[in-house]
Amino acid sequence: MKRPTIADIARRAGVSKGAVSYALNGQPGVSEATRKRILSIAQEIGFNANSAARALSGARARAVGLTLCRPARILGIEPWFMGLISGFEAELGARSYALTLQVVATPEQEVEVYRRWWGERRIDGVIVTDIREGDIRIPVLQQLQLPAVVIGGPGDTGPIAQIWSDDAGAITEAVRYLVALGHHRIARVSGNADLLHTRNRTTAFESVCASLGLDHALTIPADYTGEEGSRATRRLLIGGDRPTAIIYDNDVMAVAGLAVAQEMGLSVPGDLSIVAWDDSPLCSLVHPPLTALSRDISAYGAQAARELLAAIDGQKVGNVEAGRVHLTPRGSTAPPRQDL
Amino acid sequence: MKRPTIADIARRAGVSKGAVSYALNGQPGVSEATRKRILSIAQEIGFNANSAARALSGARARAVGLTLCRPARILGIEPWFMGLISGFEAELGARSYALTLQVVATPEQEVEVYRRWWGERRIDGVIVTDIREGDIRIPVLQQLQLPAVVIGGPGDTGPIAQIWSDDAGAITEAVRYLVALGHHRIARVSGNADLLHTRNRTTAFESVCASLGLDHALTIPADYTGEEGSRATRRLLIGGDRPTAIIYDNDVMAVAGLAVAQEMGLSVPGDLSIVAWDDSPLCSLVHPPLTALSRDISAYGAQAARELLAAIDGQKVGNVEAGRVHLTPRGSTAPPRQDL
DNA sequence: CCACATCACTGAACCGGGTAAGTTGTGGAG
DNA sequence: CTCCACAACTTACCCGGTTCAGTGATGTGG
Repeated sequence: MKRPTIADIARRAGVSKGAVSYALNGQPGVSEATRKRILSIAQEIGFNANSAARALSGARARAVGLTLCRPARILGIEPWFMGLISGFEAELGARSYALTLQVVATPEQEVEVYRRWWGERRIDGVIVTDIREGDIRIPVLQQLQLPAVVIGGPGDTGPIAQIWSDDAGAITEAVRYLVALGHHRIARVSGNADLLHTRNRTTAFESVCASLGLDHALTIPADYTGEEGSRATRRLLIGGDRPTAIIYDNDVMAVAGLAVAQEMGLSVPGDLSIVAWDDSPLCSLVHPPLTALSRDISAYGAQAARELLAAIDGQKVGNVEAGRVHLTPRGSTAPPRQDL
Repeated sequence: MKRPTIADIARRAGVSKGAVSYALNGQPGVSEATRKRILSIAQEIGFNANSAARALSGARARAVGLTLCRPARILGIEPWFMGLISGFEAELGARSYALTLQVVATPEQEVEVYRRWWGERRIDGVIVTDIREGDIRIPVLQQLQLPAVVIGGPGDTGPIAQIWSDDAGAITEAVRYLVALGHHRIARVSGNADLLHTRNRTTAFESVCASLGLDHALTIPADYTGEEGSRATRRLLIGGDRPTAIIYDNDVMAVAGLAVAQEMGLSVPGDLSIVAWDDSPLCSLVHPPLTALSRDISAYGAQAARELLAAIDGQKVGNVEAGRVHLTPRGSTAPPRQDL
């Protein structure tokens, strides 16, 4: 069953290939009557333009790329990426762009994938996540002149578009809230320390704690996995001067922390308050449900996709702040018990 | 910065385009010396064959498609899909096939996407998940002659390759284990009732319970989300003759069930044993860690990708059983208390 | 009534690889 | 010395859209 081409349409309509191309693309150069006839034939025989042929002449692949550089076991459980992907899709689907995905192990591999994709003209642009201080991908993207949008930051990405959320404001809000509840000893379990947004959060956390006169502003570095989250929590809760509240950099570590508290016989929120970053269904799933810093991840992804499509279209795009992060109080935070 | 083509290589090597093509593809027709020279020039200028041009002549897009038909909020939290995707990647990456993704809302939209992708020659085959009884996608795939692999089942997919895991055996093992611990009242909270593997599991569950003389083999239908998991669990635990053990069709609902038990003041595993399906990090994250029916999802995905690539290569592929599912006992299962 | 613009289209080149068919040049057999 | 086989190429066309430079027909203003 051969798939139909514009030549087939041209033959049936009794016109040339060129006329069919004009008609299908809404270009001037054909009469309304002919255009209608061509469109109805295309409809009838189920015509879809060969994307390869189109890309070959038009130089647009109508696809964007995304690499995921996290171990499989954390990718699976982190709602973040899938939320982001759904957001992309909403925009890309509407413009019938495809999303091409690749899971990689290292930033070096990501660079390789970018080079290959771009060299193959497989994609028109990429969405870059998990950026680091002095990320090796940035200069490569610039050198290749590959349209891109960086998610995360804010940080220095040169001329490359960037979209970020106000993590500093969010963590400030969370700390203020805990202090208002009466907490003095607040700790934080962070994600990978080399990621830019982790650094931004750490800096902001330390500065707000200092400004509020809290001297126990300890950040324990972890890596977003449940195991590390448990380990860090145990370390915090074993100590003599243990915190009465912990802020986690993602929901997975927060859930792990809750389990550790339960396992150690501490009640949440009685003995320990917990705040999760990135509100996902996971936070409402456990008992007690977790207070979280919420943002609309899907909308974040959609906005990133829009920026990227604009960049591909050659429009000037810059540094955009995504929708606000806000605190969603649930059952895992309360005033600390008096004797603590 | 124009991206290099074989014509550039040909010019620099002083040969024709044809010779370059033969050299790069390992075809006979060029001397070893020339081949080496051409390859080193290609290396030097960072040549990557334009995938569009290649697809246009060779008729292979070197990409496969995957549609995800679940609401975004469940996609994010379900480790299953990401596990599967990582598995695909392992195989696809090695053969430098790309994975193209689309999130859709309905099976009808999935069909549309298949038609478009195939019409556009954007992909060489698709991986089909979440099949239903009398799935509308199967006849369309056959009609389009689009190479495909169906994940899930076993069921009737006609000539289309299928890969499935022995869900019936797994649930039998879980029930036998619970009975051996002393449980008599075992319930199950299932995923979407219209999915084929849900039906297979339900049938197997009922049959093993009947054969072991358990008369309380109740399956409550849910939809894999935490909310439905909680709802179903509450319904089960409110009743007078409440079960002493519940088997959940996924990990998310199992975690939600655990939270409901805690919220109702029941101890797990003392008052209630819990078994989750699909062991993911989530199961080890909570307290107590959940006994689960484990399978290597990544390996499952990798095998599916291999089958699909074989089907694309025109090889005959059939009905394959994936690696075994096995029970991983953890802290959420124990003998029921004597008075229950 | 003619010059000129406009419309609706045709024909052909082009994108960048793949590949069948044709063309050299070389060496060995007869 | 000639003929032939074969390696090592070159040439030319194919894939299926896009696009630009024509072309003939029609309309229009002076």
